[in-house]
Amino acid sequence: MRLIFMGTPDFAVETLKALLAVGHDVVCVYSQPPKPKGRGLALTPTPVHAFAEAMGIEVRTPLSLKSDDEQARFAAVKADAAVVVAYGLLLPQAILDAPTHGCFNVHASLLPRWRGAAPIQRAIMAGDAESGVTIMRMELGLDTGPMVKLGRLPITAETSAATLHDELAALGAKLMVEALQNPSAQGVIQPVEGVTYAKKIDKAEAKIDFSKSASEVRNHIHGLSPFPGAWCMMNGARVKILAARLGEDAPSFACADGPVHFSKLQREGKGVMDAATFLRGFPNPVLS
RNA sequence: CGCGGGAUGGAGCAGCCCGGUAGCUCGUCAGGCUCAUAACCUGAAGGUCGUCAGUUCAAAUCUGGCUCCCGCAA
Repeated sequence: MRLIFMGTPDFAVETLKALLAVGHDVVCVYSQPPKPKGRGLALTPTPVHAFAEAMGIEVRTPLSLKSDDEQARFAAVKADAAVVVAYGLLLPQAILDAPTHGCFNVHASLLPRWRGAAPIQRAIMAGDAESGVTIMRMELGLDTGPMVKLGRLPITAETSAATLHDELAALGAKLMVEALQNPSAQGVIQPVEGVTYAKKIDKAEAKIDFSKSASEVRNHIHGLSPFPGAWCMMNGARVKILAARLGEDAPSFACADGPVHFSKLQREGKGVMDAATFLRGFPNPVLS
């Protein structure tokens, strides 16, 4: 099919790759404009932008799709369908209606739970036992469209945002390819029960709160691992915690209902280390 | 030029401010002890101190350039 792809982060790249791999004609790619990023504030194109460019696909980075001009440019592609994965812009009705079969979206949760910006992290932080991917037809509302495909994945005591992200990205890509085999499917309306919203992750909430229970602290750490990374102060140094489990192996720290063990740590300026390695150069860590 | 930390035997660190014999914890190897051990004891191997240049009688340590890694911020 003749497709428009719209996406921004790494998560979306997997789906774009899969579409190309099965031979779809991705005519052009929409992504967020490059922004100053990282040390030195260098202007950096988004992962989708960089990948599409490397594949020789036209990339468009409008700030908004509200103008008639942008909508006309979009319609002029005469696409059979548009595939949208974590694009970062709301799509006006004129855009949604332009492709013959409409717009399809990959969302990294079992809708209607965790609509919104950070479904992967929120699911882990909330202690959900299961996560998944939903393919839906897009509507004006935020992640409200009828569901075409669903894939489930368990969340375990070891699941981190990084591992779940990678698994869901792969699953989403696979399901989107399947969904496009039947582009006229209307899908199932989302239930009205069980709607929750996954608020964007705020840096301020990354600091570990030891007044919570050990499992809540563990979930908090895993949900934010590796980005932005849960952290706390130890002996006056900021230490990022990438993985944890319940128990009192060193180093461990008291939470409301028992100890939590930190198994992957990173001090400011240093690399990521396992607990034993960390303790060699940083003995007797005390919260401060 | 956004702010900042770091590069020292295989790993993690100290030493650097106040230049002058390379240290700690762990790992490795050999031996000992032990019913046994990731425990304990003894010994050994292993480092041009990221790189290039400068200052100096002498540089891991002072000065400047370069490369790479990371934290913050966005």
